[in-house]
Amino acid sequence: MARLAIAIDPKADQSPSEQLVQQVCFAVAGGVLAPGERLPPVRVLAVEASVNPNTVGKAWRDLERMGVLDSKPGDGVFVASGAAARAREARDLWLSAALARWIDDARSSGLTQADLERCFAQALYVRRGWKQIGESA
Amino acid sequence: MARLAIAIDPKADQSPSEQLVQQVCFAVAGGVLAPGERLPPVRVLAVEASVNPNTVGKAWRDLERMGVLDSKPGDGVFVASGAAARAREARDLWLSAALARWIDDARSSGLTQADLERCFAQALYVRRGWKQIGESA
Amino acid sequence: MARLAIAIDPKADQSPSEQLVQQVCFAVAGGVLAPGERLPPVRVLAVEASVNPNTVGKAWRDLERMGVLDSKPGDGVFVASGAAARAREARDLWLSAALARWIDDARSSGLTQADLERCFAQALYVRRGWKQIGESA
Amino acid sequence: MARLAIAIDPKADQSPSEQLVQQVCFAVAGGVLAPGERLPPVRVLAVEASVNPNTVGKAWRDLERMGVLDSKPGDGVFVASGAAARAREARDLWLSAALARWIDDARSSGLTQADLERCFAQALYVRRGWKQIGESA
DNA sequence: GTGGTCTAGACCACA
DNA sequence: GTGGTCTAGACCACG
Repeated sequence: MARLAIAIDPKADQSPSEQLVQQVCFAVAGGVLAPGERLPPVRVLAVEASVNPNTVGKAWRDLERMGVLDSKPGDGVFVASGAAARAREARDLWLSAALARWIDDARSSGLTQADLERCFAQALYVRRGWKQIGESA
Repeated sequence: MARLAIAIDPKADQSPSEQLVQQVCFAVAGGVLAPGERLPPVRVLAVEASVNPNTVGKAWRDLERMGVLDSKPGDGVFVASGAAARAREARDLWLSAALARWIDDARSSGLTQADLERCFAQALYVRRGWKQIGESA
Repeated sequence: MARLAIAIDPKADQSPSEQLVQQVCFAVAGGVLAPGERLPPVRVLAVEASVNPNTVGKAWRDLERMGVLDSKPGDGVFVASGAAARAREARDLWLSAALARWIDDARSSGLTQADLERCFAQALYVRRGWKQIGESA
Repeated sequence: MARLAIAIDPKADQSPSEQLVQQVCFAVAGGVLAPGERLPPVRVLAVEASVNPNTVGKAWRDLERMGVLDSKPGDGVFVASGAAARAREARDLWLSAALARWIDDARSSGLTQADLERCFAQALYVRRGWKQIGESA
């Protein structure tokens, strides 16, 4: 539906293929990609994301194992039926794990809960105005 | 002063040496490690963290470049003078970047600000009771 | 373009990796290595220089931090754009520092300016005939 | 005679003990230290140079092997008779080797003879006014 | 095939 | 004993 926007940072901690997996997963969880929808051809996505087609292929394979994508050889790759629920689950798991790690890291440096709340509020404030995306999970 | 506790997860996204850098940096930022303080010998820390001495050495080199550590060959490695401010700066940068990424990821999945606040509040609640650590930065 | 010739002396004062850094830096500064150009694979250069691949990798990392090289994992390592100016700067710094040290050493031994000039002229004379290299920086 | 001034850079390419050897050698070659003259006690020199006494001891040992110093156990360390000539020889060898290396490095970067002469002249100019040391070799 | 990182073990020079 | 560097060999993930 809405355009799938992929952005890969080749020198992030996460490997490119993992970034792809996560981004597609989040898109499906958020309804940006609906079940049954066809994904762009591997080669197209590869140039868009400045990534090797093999890397896209690997991500597709991983997502198929997760039950988020459904590859129909000779036809294309589609969002699997029932993918939304699975993707939401994976996304929520990922988000809480990441947040937990973040909090633990901050804690290890002696920051108080108030420090963290201030930090969070500021980060939200800086990114305010994006509410219009809608679709709560 | 306070005991330096290093824990390395060899299969995390961050590489072991990066984890070391971050943990020492956070410890210095939080005052757990004070400027002038001597760190445990490389080989000792290596066995404690179950990593190779070379890996510790690499982290130390990076931290020395950041101005957080000061290595005196044949003597030991020490927290650099003025390290606290630099470490706090690096830590705050790291924390806001990580949080920004987290928020952007959540946003890309269509979560609302309210969703995020709920998620954050719950994560804090689950980890409540740790504020006795004190020492705000 | 011109062939990159690396020669490492394992028992010089400079460590092998530092020699690598300097030689590549000088080659880029002199235009022997042009921005965008691909360097030989690490393992190839390692055997050419009779050095361990890790040692080459270390030098490459340092040069990347200097903005002279640009490493693209899985692809290769390239001379960074804008590397020429940075390399020239580093080279000139290195050359004047080395010459300053040399002069100060000679001075500490009571040599006169005339002595130094004689010494310099003779050294140039012994190495005369190499100006056909051309290409002033 | 003139005060022996020792300055050690712990992170130079040359190791501290080699720097000591060279500086004493140059001092003897320049007549700052005359044959028969007694050197300061090891511990004194060690604190002056911010170096471990062992390091000074090693340098003394090397200089004794070179015939520049003469250690009289229980009495002290003295400049050996005939040391001046030997020291001058070593110094001249060292100076020409260092200059040769410098020229070759510059050459590898495509600098012309004129470039080098300009660089040398400038370096001398910056350090002008030190001629009063006298004592040509 | 390519670079990146880690493990393992050795050697050096300083403290 | 202490850090620094190198050699050697393995594994990973991308191209």
